[in-house]
This record gives sequence, C-alpha cells and structure tokens, in this order.
Amino acid sequence: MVNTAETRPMRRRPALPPAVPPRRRLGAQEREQQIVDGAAEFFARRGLEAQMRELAAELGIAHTLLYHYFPTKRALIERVYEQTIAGRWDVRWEALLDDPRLPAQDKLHAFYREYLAAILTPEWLRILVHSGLSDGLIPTRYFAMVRDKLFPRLLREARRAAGSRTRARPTPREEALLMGFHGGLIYHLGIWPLVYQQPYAGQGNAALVDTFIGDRIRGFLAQAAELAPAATAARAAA
Amino acid sequence: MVNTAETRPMRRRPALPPAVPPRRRLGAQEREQQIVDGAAEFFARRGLEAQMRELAAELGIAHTLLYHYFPTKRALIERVYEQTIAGRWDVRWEALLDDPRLPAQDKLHAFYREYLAAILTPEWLRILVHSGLSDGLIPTRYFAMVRDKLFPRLLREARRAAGSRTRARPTPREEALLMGFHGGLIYHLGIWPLVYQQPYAGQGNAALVDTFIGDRIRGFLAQAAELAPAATAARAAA
DNA sequence: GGGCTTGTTGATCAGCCGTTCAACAATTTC
DNA sequence: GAAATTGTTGAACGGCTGATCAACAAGCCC
Repeated sequence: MVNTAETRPMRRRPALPPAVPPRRRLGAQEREQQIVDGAAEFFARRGLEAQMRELAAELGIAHTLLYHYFPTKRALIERVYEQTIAGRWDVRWEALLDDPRLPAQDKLHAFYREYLAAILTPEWLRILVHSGLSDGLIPTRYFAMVRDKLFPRLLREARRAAGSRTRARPTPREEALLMGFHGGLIYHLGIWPLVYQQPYAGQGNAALVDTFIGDRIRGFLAQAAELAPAATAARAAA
Repeated sequence: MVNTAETRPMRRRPALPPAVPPRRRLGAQEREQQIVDGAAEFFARRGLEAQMRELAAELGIAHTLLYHYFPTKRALIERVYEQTIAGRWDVRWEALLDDPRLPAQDKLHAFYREYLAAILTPEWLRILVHSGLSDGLIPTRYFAMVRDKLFPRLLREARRAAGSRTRARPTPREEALLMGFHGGLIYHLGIWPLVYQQPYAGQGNAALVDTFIGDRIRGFLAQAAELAPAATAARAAA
C-alpha cells in the first residue's frame, strides 16, 4: 500500500555518474558541518525567517534531515551564531592592542585591518542585523564582548595619545568619540555595502580601504587629545 | 444558518460608553490614514514580515478591512515607505546648507540637529534597514537622494573650510571622510540604539547629543583640511 | 421609513511552514 | 550473508498567513 512501483518510478542509473555526484550518506560530523556552513550563508542572504525547506533544497537534502541534526530551527540558528558571529573574535588581537612597544596609530591600524576583514562579510553583518531587528539577542551578546574587550582598549590608546594615563570611566564625550570613530568605519565599509547594498569608492580595493582606515584612526587620535578628562588635560597643558 | 443568536451572543450595550470608544465607521480618508500611521509604527517594531491580522488587531479592526483600503500587503508597505521614509526630507535644509553667510560649523550643526531628529526614529531607520536586508529597493531610492542633495553640499563645505573652492569630483579619500563622518553619527545615534537595541551614554539627553554632533563636525572639518585636492591644497599652502 | 451608498465583518480558501514519524537504504558488525 | 546500526527520506499534521467574497449595518437622501 505504501511503496508501490508507481511511487518510485525511476531507479538510480548505475553508470554515467552525474557531474555533481549525489554524495549521499555523509558521516554525521561531515553532514552537520555542511548544514551549519550552508545555513550561515543561507540565513545571511535570506534572513532568519527563511524556510528550512529552502535551506534543505539548496543543500540537496530532504528538509527533514535538518531535524535529525538540530531539534528545532532555533537550535540551528543558535549554532550558526556560535560558529559565525562569536567565533570570529581572535584573542591575539587583545595582545596586539596591549603591546606597549607599538605606537597607537600602528596598533589600531593593524587591528582594524584584520578585524574589519574578519567581520565585514555578508554572513556576519547581515545575521547580526537580522537578529537586531527581531529579538536582539545576538547583538546583545556580541556587543557585551565588544564593550568588554575592545572599547576599553581603544579608550586607553586614545588617552595615551592625548598624554593621559587616567583609568577613570570614559566621559560621555569620549564614549561618543569612540562610537563615532568605530561606527564610521563599520557604517562606511560594512552597513553601506552589505546592508543597504550601495557601492562605495574603492570597494574591493584593499590598498585604498587601508588608506581610509589610516585616515579615520588619525582623525580619532587627533580629536582624542581635545577630549582627555579634565584632570589629566590640565596636566598635559601644563 | 449564518447569523444565529449563538454566533453573536452580546449586543452592544447602549449606555456606559467604554473608556476607549469603539469609534467604528470612520470616514474613508480618516481610516486610511489611521491604517498607514499604525502600519508604520507596527512594521518598524515587528518587521516587514509581521502579519496583517496582528496589525488589524492593534488597530481594533477586522483584518479584512485592510484589504479594502490596500489591495495587497506590499501596497500598504509601499505607502508606508512614501509617507515615512521619503516624506521626511525637508527642502529648507538645502537652502540652509547653501546659505553663504553662515560658517560651516554652524550650518552643519543646525542641519544635523534637525536631520537626525527627523530620521533617527524606530519607524524610519528600522524600515530602511528591513528593506535593505530584503530587496534593497527603499535604500536605493533613498540614498540616490542623499547622494544627490546632501553629500555634494557636505563636500563643498568641507572644501571651503579647507580653503578650497574646486568643483572637482570628490577623491576617494574625501568620499571616505564624508562617509565616516556621516556614518559615525548615524551608527552611534541610530543603528546602535534602534537596530542593535543597545543603550548609549546620553541617550535621551538632547543637550549631550548636541555636544556629540558638534564634536563630530569639528573633527570632520579639521580632517577635511588635510585631504583637500592637491591642486588647491598647493594653493592653500602657498 | 424605505432605499441607497459605503464602511465593516465573519467565514472560508489555498498555500506555506515548523515539526513528527514510520519506513527505507547504505554501511558496518559478526 | 544475516543482523544491527545509522544516515536519509516521503507522507502527513496542525497551525498560520495573505487574500477573497458574500453579507451585514451605519449613515445619508428623499
């Protein structure tokens, strides 16, 4: 009753392997990784609301197989976050920013060159923004790390460049300078092309983008001198 | 068969008008405007994929009434765009930026104070980003206007502040300065709180935000001097 | 108050989407 | 080569969603 000849009219032909081999029955780990990689690219392109069936179709598998590896859609997205968003922060960047031998301009330049190249990809940025527009869970988790590991180091470098060594909490104007600097780079090189889908001069030209980054850092450090906290600004002026 | 007493157990009571009057049977124009206003707020909060039924429920009407005023969901969203996104550019801003009597710092400050207050609302920014993540139609239309009406004026002011009056096309580095400055403000005061849903120091404090804007403009104009096109930079140096 | 216009509604449809489940088939074990 | 294991699939369920449509009712004209 269930499996008559009619329900399965064609048998797999033995010869003539197709150009793209079906490659069915992967190992469990292989298949799982393939799903996570495919899901990252897929959800970035289509949004977190895109359907499991379409993801499965692009992967060339039955959509029910997804549920063999991940109990729910949410669990799959959670896994994509861990691999794609959280997994891109490189702890060596912290050591780089802490290296006292390098001048601030060089440190920041080296950091942003690598950091922006790591995160300003369609998968990364679009998944972050998609989540921000829905429940905001992924940005909240991610930016807790940025606030913890990146911004204090940027603040320290900005103050050092201004001749200050205070460890006081950032003033609102310092925080705004930080956000304006960091956000200016993210907006120009990330949100503008990857979210708003607008081209910009120098897109794809690594050397030119490098010049942009250097310019922004110079502007940031220059303005940091004006905003150093009063106590130490007085010391710097004296 | 259709309208028995059971299907309609309660009759509207004649006395004791409820705190929120039912206010049924509005005029066509009134109702249409109510729908568009409600839809703008609703879709910004819930995303463009949110359901027509829920929008109708919030408006206190049957969801089929929406289809009496707009043939499809897409048509309603299109209308929301026209009213919410495109309708916020004020032509007087162009005259303000063109006024030769005002110093660049003051002009830009007055402009950005009004412009950011107009566009950095949840409806405006979130609808723009939502569209960017889907088909990108709304950002493309909107930024064509920004590129046409705003950026050339910013460039002119930046060059004047640097002592140049050239009308040459912007160099890539000038364009990047523009994008970094403009994007820094949008990112800090818009994307960060309204898309990523993260708080920032001074949120809701108009005076402090005003200070931030002034700081960014000062940094922008200062750096513009370094990047003025070579021909006029030489003239300025001479 | 009868008829007309028009704003409004409930029932309904067709298609989609996340999820479940029993069965199937490729591979391994003995 | 039979049995056990495990990767994989198709059918189906229940709920949701955009859209349609015939019917209802509030206001207006006479």
